[in-house]
Amino acid sequence: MEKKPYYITTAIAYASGKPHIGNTYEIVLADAIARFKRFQGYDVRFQTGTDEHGQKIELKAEAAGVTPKQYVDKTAGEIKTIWDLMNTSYDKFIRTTDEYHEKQVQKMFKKMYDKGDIYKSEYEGWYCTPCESFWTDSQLVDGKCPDCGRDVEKAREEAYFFKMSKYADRLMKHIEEHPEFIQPVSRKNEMVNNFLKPGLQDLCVSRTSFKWGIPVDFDPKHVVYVWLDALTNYITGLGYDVDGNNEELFNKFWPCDLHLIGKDIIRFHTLYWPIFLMSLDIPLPKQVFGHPWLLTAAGKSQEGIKMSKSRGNVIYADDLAKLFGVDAVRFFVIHEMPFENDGVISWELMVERYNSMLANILGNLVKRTISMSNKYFDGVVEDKGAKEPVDEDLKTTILNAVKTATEKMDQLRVADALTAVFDIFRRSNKYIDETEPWVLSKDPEKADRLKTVMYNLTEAINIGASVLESFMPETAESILKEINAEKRALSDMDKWGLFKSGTKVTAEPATLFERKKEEDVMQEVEKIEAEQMAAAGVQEEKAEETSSEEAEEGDGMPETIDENGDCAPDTKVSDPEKKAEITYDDFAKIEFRVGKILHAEEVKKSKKLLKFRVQVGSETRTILSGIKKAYKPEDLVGKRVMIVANLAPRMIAGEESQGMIIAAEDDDENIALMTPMSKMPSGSIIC
RNA sequence: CGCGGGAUGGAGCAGUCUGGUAGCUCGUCGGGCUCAUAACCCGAAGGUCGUUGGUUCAAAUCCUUCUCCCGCAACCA
Repeated sequence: MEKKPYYITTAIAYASGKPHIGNTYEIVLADAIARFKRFQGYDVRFQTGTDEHGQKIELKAEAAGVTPKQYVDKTAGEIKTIWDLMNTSYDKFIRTTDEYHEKQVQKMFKKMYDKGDIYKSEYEGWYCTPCESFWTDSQLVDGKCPDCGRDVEKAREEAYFFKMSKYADRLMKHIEEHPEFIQPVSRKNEMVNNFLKPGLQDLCVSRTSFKWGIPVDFDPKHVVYVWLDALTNYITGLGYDVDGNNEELFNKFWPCDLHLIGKDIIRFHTLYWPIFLMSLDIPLPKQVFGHPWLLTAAGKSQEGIKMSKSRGNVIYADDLAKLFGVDAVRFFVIHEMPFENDGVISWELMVERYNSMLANILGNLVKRTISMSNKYFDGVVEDKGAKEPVDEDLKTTILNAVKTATEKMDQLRVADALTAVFDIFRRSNKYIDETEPWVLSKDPEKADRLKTVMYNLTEAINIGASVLESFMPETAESILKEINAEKRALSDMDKWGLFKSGTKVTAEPATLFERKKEEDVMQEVEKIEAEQMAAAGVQEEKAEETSSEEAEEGDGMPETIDENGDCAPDTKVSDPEKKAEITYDDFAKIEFRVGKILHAEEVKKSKKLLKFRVQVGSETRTILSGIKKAYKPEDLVGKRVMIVANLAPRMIAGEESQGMIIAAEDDDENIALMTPMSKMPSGSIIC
C-alpha cells in the first residue's frame, strides 16, 4: 500500500546571527514529530531553512563590512551546522536567496498584481503629515486620519499593498470550519478577535527604503516584503511553479500537514499566508502550531527570562551538546516544553534532568539489565515462558505507554509523549525490584523464571528504545545495538514477546549517560560565558566585574546612584542596532531642552503611558510618555528632564503629545529618565 | 468597560467540560534492596485547590464579588 504523505515545516530561521537554544528548540521538536510520523508509516517530507532578506541583515552586513550575501552565507552555514549537530532529519534546507525561490517569488508577486490583489498605493494611499503615517484607503475613518482625525493628503511614497480584505471572509469561514487549523486554540481566538473581527487591514508588501530583498521585477526600485518572500518558501521548496509546471513533490506533499512555528509569528502564518495562498488558488495548509518559547532561568528558580547577550545568559545548543551530548539536549528541550506555556532552561536544571531521567532511569536500567544477563546467563536472553502475574502488569503498562505516546504525538503534545516513553523505563526498573533477579539466581530451580524475567526486561527495553528513537535517535540506536535487536515497528507494538529468544546481548554494556556533578558543569559554564562575553567585546567590563562587585558589598560608594537611590552595577553593557551616521546639520535640527515636570498622572487603559504637564521655559506642554512601569507619577513631579521640544505633535491615546521626554532603555527594557546634574532652569537648551 | 487564559502541598503541572475520598514529576524525610552509574524500589510529611457570597445532600469542579498574574491587541515620538 502506498504510504500516506506527511509534510512538516519549521519556520525558516532569520539569518541574522547564531541561533540560541530557544531557537533550536523548534527544529528539534519538528524533528521528533517528523521521525515519529515516519515511525507511524507516513512518507514524510520535512523542510527547514533560512530567511535571508531584509533591512536588518543589510545593516548587519554593512556593520561587518561584507556584502549581505556574504553575510547570510556565513550565518546560514552556522544555522545549518547547528541543525545538523542536533541530528535533525530534514529533507530540504531552503534558503530564500536560492535562485528558484527568488524567481518564483517574483512570479507570484506579478500574478497577484495582475489579478488585482496587489495594488500600487499612488492613488489609494494617504499620508497624514503630523502623524508621519501612511494609510490605505480602507484604513481611513471618514476620509480622515484614523489616528488623529485630521485631513490626509495623497501618498508621497509609492508602495504595493495586498488586499487582505478581499479574502478575509473566506479566511474567517475556513478558521471557523477547521477548529484544528490554529493550535493551540487560544491562539485562534486571538487571531479572530484581534484581527478578523475588527476587519483585516491591507498589508504593505513592498519596500523602497532598502535594497536587500527580492526586487519586484516589473518595478525594480521596490523589493518584496520579507514576509511574502519568506512564507512562500513552503511551496517553492517543493518545486511550486506559478505557471503550473509544478514538480512532482509539490503535487504529492501540498497541502502541508503542519507548519511548526513560534507563537510570535502566528499572525503571519494564520492570516497572511493563507490569504496569499488563496490569491494563488492553492489549498491551505492543514495545521499551524504556534509553540511556546524556551526561556533561561537564573539558577534553579523556574522564573523564565529572555536570553540576551548583554546578560551573558545566552545558551547555545552546541555548548550544551559539548557538555551533555546531543541526545541529552534533544531530550531536555522536548521534555521541558509544555504545550501552551513557556518552558524554562538553565544549566542547573539541565544537570538535574540529565541525572535523574537519563543517567538514573534510562542509562542505569539498560546497564543493570545487560549486566545481569551476562552475569547469570553469559549474555543469552531466552524466554522460558515461566510467567508470573507481575509480568502481565509490566506488559500492559508498557504497551499502554506506547499507545499513550502515540496519542500524545497526534495531539502534538510532544513533551507528554516523551514522558510516556519514560514510563516504560520507570516501570521496568520497578519490575526488577519486584522480581528480584539476584534472589532467583541463588536458586537453581528458578533458572527458567530468571531467564523469563531477563527476557521480559530486554523486551521492554527493545520496545522502549524503538519508541525513543524519534526523540533520541543516537541513544536508541546504541541501546538496540547493545541488546542486539532491531528497531521494533510501531505496528507491532500491540504484541509482546517479539524480541528473538536466544539472542546474545553485548558483554560490555556502556554507561550511556555518565552522571554529572553540578559544580563540574558550572565550572565549564563559567568558561563558556567568559568566552561569550569576550566575543561580544565586553571583556574589560567582565574583568572589572569582580572588583566592583566586591566594592559594593563593602563600604565603598556604589558607582552609580540615580535619584531614587537605586544603584546598578556598572558592568553591564547594551549593544542595540547601530543607526546610520548623520551630519551635524541633521543633529542640529533637534531642539533638546530642559523641562520641569509640573504634573504627572497615569493614563488609564494603557500599560505604559504616563501623561505629563511639563514647563519648558515660559510655556507649558502636555507630553505623553511610555514609562509607567519605571516610575510612579508622584515621584516625578518637580523633576527636570530632557525633552525634544520641536517634535511634531502627535495624538496618543486620545491626547495630543507635544514633544518627547528622553529616557535611556536597556536590553531588558529598564527605563531611566535623563536629567541634568544640577537644577538648570526650565527651558534651558541642551546641546 | 478591547479580547482571552490562569491562580491547586517547597517548585513545575494534571484534575474543572460530565460536582461525590485532591493526583503526577522534582525536592525533603524515613525504610528496603544490592543487579546497576551513591543508582533502583517502597513509604511518610506537606495543600482550608487566590478571595467573597451563593446553588447543592455534596463544590478545586457550577454561578457571583474582589485581588493578583499572563498572552494577544493597542500604546510607548
